[in-house]
Amino acid sequence: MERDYNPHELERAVQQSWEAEDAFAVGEELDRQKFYCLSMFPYPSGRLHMGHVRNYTIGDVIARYQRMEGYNVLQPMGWDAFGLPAENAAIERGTSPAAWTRANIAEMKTQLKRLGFGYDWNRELATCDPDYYKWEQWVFLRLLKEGLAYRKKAPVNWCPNDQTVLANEQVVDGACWRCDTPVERREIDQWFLAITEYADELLDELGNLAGWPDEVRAMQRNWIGRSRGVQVRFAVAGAEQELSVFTTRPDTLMGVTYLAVAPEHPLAQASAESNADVAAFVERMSNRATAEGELEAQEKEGIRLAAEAIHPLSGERLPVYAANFVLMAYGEGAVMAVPAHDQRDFEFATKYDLPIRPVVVPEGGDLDPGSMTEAFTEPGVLKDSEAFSGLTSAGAFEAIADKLKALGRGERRTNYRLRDWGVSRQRYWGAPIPVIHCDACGAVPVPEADLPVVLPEMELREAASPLKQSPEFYRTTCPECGGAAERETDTFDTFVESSWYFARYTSPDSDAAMVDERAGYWLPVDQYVGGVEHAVLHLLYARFVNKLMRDTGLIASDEPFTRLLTQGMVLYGGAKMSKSKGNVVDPQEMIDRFGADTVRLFILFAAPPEQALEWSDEGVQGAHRFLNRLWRLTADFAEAGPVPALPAELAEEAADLRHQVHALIQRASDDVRRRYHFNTAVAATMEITNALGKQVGSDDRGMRAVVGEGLSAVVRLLSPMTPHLANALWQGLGHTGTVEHAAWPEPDPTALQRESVDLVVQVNGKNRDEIRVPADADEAAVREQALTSERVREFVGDTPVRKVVVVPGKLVNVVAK
RNA sequence: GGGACGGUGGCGGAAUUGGUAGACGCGCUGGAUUUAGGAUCCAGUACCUAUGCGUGUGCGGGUUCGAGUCCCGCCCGUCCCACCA
Repeated sequence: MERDYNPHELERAVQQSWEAEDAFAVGEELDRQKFYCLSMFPYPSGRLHMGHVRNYTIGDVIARYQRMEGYNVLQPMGWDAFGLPAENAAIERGTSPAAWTRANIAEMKTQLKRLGFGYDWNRELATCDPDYYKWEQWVFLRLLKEGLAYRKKAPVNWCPNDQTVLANEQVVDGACWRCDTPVERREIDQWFLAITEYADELLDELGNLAGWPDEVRAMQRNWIGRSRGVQVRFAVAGAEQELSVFTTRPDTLMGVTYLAVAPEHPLAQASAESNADVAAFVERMSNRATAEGELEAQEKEGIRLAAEAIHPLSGERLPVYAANFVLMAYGEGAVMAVPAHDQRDFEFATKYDLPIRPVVVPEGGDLDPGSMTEAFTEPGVLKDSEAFSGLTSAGAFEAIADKLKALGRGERRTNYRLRDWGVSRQRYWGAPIPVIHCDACGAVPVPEADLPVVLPEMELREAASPLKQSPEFYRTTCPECGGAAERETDTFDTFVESSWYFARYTSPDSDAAMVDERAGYWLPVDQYVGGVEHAVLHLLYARFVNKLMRDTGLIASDEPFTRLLTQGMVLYGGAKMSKSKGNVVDPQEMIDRFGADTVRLFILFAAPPEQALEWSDEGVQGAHRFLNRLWRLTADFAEAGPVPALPAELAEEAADLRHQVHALIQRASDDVRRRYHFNTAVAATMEITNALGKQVGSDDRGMRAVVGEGLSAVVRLLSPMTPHLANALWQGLGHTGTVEHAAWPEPDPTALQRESVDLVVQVNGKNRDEIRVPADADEAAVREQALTSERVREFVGDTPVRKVVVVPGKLVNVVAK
């Protein structure tokens, strides 16, 4: 082999051989265990950034490792190709989103190949391809039929900058998740997917996702926000309409002293028509800030409405307020206010001088409304609550719920924070929603035979969708009555495409169905890798669509991703890399300087995958130095001749080295296999290399055999991380076949055995000496030897020894005090 | 306000089940080699009032023969959610 490590030439050659052999193409082999390793596919924004490189390096290491363990490994790659940045770029450059996207895909694909990722490119897909989104349109038609997709006029989050609607999940702190523009509320006809139908399953199954980070499960649980309570209907004096509220605390019902509705609530709106003060309040509240922090700081504010509600049990007349702290979007948009037991109600009551009536008190205690400074929100025991007095909160919950039901004034109900998923986007660069609007027949599904509804390729001049000005696209005839009709010009939210791509990779060329029987072999994904920023968007939608596909009979698995690894951010100079901060490190520049292996190795070594990674120019140098050293060492070793076989007996020095090497192999394997702690696995390979380096010049046959064996192990341990270098060194060491087909190294149990071990000896918990004892020495012998140690006798002195603790293989603690 | 995760040398980080704190790397110091620089190699590198029964994992307590790790009470940081009834 060559004496000098020349990464660029080497990497090019190895990549060419992979390409020539189609080395990462896989098919279904029913007699082999499969492993499906998937990294979140990129949006083709132009060039790879360091976050991509980290994501895909982690995924590639896992895929290559599993392959060495003998699994039939699928690792595909594709493009999340629809989306707004393409439109913005197209407007700026006077081109079409399609052309811009295709150019970016070509560029980024070259970069991915340059990094040496082992993808099965035969399965590549782009979501903007009609062969892909055809099936999304198809499944949408199925959902329409089942009532799981529906259209309704709804108040929506509207981003004035992007000129489109946003799903709830896409509003961050009251602003657009993409461009940070504050969102406005609008009433628009929208298509929805009934994700709330699956809320319980999505929530309950989080408990089974043992391979997911707790963090992500907690976020999804939080987002779905299930709460059990009672819907209570209050009669309104002199009106037929009832006032419906949702409460999780029916036990506090007898403490209700007023009701409050959202400013957008019909009752408030109706009142505004006849009362100028209410109208002014409602108007002012419609512009209220929705950003976080402001909301918290916002003082409780309200206005009394003319209506009076009637307490369902006591018959008492209760004032009704429109109040800023009540949200129209949650529950019924109205609350029963119990100032004694809810902090918001308490603050409002204090401000407007409304009565505070404690009905749930601490066991054995009491509450004085006159001196309360905050609400008592704990469960307790009921008082002043007619027949319910004396019950516990839990008991009263049931008793009062039963009573309300008997009176026809309420039912138990489960409420969710999760809302149905609005998927209509008023933009061009997306998959057309396959619906035709007919004046006579209404919204009519496009017949299956007419799919796909192809998005025409167009140039863009302004933010508005050109589809709406394109009669060639929207003019059509009604599939039902044959009359003139218009196509839906809205497109799907791009999160729809990314909700099922993992399944399409299994059957990328299927033109008869969304997926075929091959999905049964590969799904679910065994390991998914991506950024934590998708914890509630993509990962929740994908779980939902997976269940839709299951219930359509397309796939069998309940969940799409068995294990999930969320990698940390890449920082530079202590901050997240971003163009605005000017602290971006371009991966391409790093590859050009050091080669792909060095970049991959540094990323893996600098931090465990789920933690933030601080980019360090010196650290990259260090990684490069290590690869250089390993290369030279292997070249020196190989130059001296072939590797001799291990003799039956090794001299002590060689045996010690072999022991050390095998112990490190064991550690590195455990780090990769069980813990995905690639940073410590790399550290172990460095330790092995350092140890071998001292003996590389030895001409002792036994020592040479140990060094040769050790180098072969290091090369295989490193091969998922630095595959090009490993490929060359493997050949340099004289192995036949490529390292990609080699087996993962296993420690030799006989090498791990020792005749004697060194134990630390402590006196009163402080290290005082070290003794060497036979590995099979019993406790009494170890104890004896420790007590006769001179250092121990010195520290113990005349103090009687109270106890001797022996931890086999580790230490002895002599307790004398 | 609720939740999750974290706080260890000059820096990134290691310590997996309560058992030698600081692996590995960076940086730094000294030396070798070199015309020089760089590269490479060797040695050292937690701290200190250092001839030590010394101190040390954010702070204060506790359990234990033994605590970075477990328990109680605080402080600080990052992320997520948030007038959710």
